[in-house]
Amino acid sequence: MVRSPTFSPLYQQIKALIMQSLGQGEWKPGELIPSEVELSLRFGVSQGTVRKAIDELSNENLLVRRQGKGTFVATHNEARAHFRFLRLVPDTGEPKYPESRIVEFKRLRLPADITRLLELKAGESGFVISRVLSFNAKPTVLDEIWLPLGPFKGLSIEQLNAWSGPLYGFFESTFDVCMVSAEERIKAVSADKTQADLLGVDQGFPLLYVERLSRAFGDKPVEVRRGWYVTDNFYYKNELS
Amino acid sequence: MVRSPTFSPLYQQIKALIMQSLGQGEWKPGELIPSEVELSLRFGVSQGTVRKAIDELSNENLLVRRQGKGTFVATHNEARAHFRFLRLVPDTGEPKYPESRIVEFKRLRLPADITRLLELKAGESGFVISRVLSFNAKPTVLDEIWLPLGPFKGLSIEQLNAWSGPLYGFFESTFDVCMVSAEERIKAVSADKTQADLLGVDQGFPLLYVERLSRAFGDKPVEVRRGWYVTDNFYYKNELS
DNA sequence: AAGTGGTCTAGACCACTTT
DNA sequence: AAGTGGTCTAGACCACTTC
Repeated sequence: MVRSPTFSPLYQQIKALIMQSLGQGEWKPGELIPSEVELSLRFGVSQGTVRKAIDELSNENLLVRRQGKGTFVATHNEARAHFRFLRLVPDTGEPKYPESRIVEFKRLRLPADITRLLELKAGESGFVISRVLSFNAKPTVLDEIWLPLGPFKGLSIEQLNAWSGPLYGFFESTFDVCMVSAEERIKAVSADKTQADLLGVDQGFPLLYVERLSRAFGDKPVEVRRGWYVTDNFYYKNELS
Repeated sequence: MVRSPTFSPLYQQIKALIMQSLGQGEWKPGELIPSEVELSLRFGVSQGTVRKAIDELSNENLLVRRQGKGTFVATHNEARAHFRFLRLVPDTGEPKYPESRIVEFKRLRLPADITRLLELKAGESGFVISRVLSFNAKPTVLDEIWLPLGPFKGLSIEQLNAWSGPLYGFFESTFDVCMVSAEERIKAVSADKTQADLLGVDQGFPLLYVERLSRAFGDKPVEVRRGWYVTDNFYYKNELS
């Protein structure tokens, strides 16, 4: 009922409040959030206004509505989320989740291009993970994953090896870092010697190069990922509208 | 007020009716459609129900709302639509619309893979257009555009050469074919001799290969496009959420 | 001033899930 | 039966555009 001094619509303010609660961990991934009626009482607005806020958060994949049950915080540890950030599809047959093999794990001072993307000060420390993803034992993706130290304090290679499933599910369960959106920049490149060896192709083989900047709640950038994809039997799928 | 026998929500039925009017050309791209109040009277439902139908169509980029003015049919002949289906962005600097040069135009019997994608009978006729897109006189994209004969009857190379701007705008103005969605399959490949010559790169140079199936109203497939992109100074941009 | 889309409310009823 | 999200309505007022 009360108009805020910012003049943004009420439902946007409610949306911001809900996002704040999500970011502060009041409701964790996979959990049930309060019902629309409860939230409308808590915020002192009508149910319809809460509804519109939740509608948008649901469209942005932050929340998931289930009729009769309630509204849940989205999680990467669910079958339905497994292909949200993995757009690689086999030319024939169904999408399948790959196996992961960690090639390298290091703590180090991050290079300048990474700190710039992650909005850190030059020279700050972090981690880099190299891994190979394989479909049916066929190496297909070489990933280089750059992380800032802060949110991932205590990350170890033992943890990584013990985890099977989406890395974003691991980040969410272990570090309360929930990936919410990402921007990808895609190019075609030639495989260098190292890449060719790890992926089992010839040097110079054309690879799909995918550079991703991922963001957590509050649009905070928390991961830079560089992927090299072998696309003779797979393709990157994108829907336009 | 009246429940249809299909049991789909009212606003979905209204949405379908509006899409039907769009598909039949009752309202053309760029035109103003009737106001929400008018539509609610016409369909015998409340304004809120019409509103929800238009909300979805607006999210799907079929309609554009403008406060105080009304709701308009989306068009490709507008600056805001120019980069909806062109995701190529320069590494540095602002997106810019390319110049197009037609390399080849032919009427022919379509190959089997094209007729299958376009859901035509084997051996049906159509057109193929080859063109090169250049940014600041630098050839960057080689496109091969396959069209069915039916919707594009009368298409000629003179028309194509006379048109500057997005091809989808031309299709919309000249043939009432409005592209509404598309699915892209992206790979990395090596340039063959022909492609290398047209794009001014060496044979074997890595190219981004983009195969697109575009659909008009009613999800009717009406174009297959194969593009080879030079990505040493450009990237394909994609947002995930 | 009149017309448009945008927001907000209150209340009714439906469909689904759980108890 | 009770609680949840999903749909639909009717009416009020706001913000923007045009006349």
